[in-house]
Amino acid sequence: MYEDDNITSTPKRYALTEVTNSTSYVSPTANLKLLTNVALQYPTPPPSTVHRKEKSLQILCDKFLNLYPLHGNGTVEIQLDSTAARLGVEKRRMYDIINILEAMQCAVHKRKNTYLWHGGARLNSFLKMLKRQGENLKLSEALRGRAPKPPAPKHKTLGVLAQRFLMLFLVEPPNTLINLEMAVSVLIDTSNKSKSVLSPEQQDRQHKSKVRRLYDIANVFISIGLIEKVSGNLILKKPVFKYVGPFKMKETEKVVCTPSPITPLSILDTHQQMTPCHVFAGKSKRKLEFATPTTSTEKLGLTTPPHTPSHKWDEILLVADMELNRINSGVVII
DNA sequence: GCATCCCGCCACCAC
DNA sequence: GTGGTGGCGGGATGC
Repeated sequence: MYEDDNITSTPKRYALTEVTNSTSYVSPTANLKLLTNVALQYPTPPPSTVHRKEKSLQILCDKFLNLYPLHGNGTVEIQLDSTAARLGVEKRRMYDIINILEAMQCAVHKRKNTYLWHGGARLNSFLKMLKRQGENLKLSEALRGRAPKPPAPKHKTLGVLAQRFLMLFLVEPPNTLINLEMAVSVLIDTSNKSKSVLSPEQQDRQHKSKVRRLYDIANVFISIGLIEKVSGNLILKKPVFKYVGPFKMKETEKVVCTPSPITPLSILDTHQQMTPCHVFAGKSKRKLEFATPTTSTEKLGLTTPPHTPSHKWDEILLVADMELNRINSGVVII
C-alpha cells in the first residue's frame, strides 16, 4: 500500500483493442495512429498549478524520506523508476537525490534502477570519517586561504561535492555559518593549472554551475536534517547554512573546536547545542519545535537560539556577515 | 535585477 | 545500437 495519499491504487490496464473497440490486428503504424487518436480524445491537462516551491528538491526529498525513513529498520530495496512514479517526478530528479544520499552512505547502488536503502544507520560513523577526511584535506585552512584547495574529483562529482560541502561544516567549530560562495571558493579547483586553461567566462560558468549544484545539495541536506538555512532578513541577503546534524547532539561526540572560528556564534548558542537530536526525526518534528512563530525573526523563517532576543540575533548575523565578507575578500587563491 | 533551482538535453559508459 | 546514469547550464520563477 502506498503511503502517498494521492495514489490509492494502480490504474486498471486496458489493451488497445479495448480502448478502440477494435478486435482485428493493427500494424505498428496503425497502432501509433490509433494511439494518437485515442490521446486526442482526452482533454489536454491544464497547465500545472503546482507552486515552484512545492516541487523543490527539499520537498521531494522529504517525500522520499516518508517512503524510506532514515530511522527505518534494516535494509530495503529501492526501485528508482517506481519510486519516481510514486512521487510523481521524473526519474532524473531521483538521481539527484539518491546520488547525494548515496554519498552519505544512506544508500548503495546495487544494480541498474535498484538501490539498497540503509537509511541513517551508517550516518554517524560516516560523518566522523568525513570529518577526519576534511581535516586531512585541510579544508579549514583552505577556507582561510592558508592551504591549497583539495584536488578536483574525477567521478561522481555531485556526491563528492556533497561530501566535501559537509566536510566544511564538520571541520569548523559548531554553529559556524557557511555560505555557498565560500564553499564554492574552496571546493572549486581554481589552481593556476586550470586557470590557464579556462577563460574568465568559463570560470564564471563553472562557478555558477557549482553554486547550482550546492543549492541542490543544500536542499537535500536540509531535508535530512544535517544543515539549516539561516536567511531571510535584511542584513544577510544571501543565505548562509549552519550544521545541525548529529554531532552536536551527544556530549561524547561533540566536535573539538578548532582555533580561529569563521563566525563567532558559539557564545550565545550554548543552549541550542544542548537541544535534543532531531536528525532522524525528519523535517516535520523540527518544525514542531518552532511551530508557532512569535518573534519577528521566527516569522521570517529564522531559527534563533531560544531566549535570544531578536535584536541580538540580528547583531550576531551582522557580525557573521562582516566575518564572511572579510574571509571572502581575504581568501588567497592558491 | 538578482537569487534560486527546476528541468531536460546530451555525453558517457556498460552491455 | 540501446538504455541507464549523471554532468551541466538555460531559463523560469519568486522575491
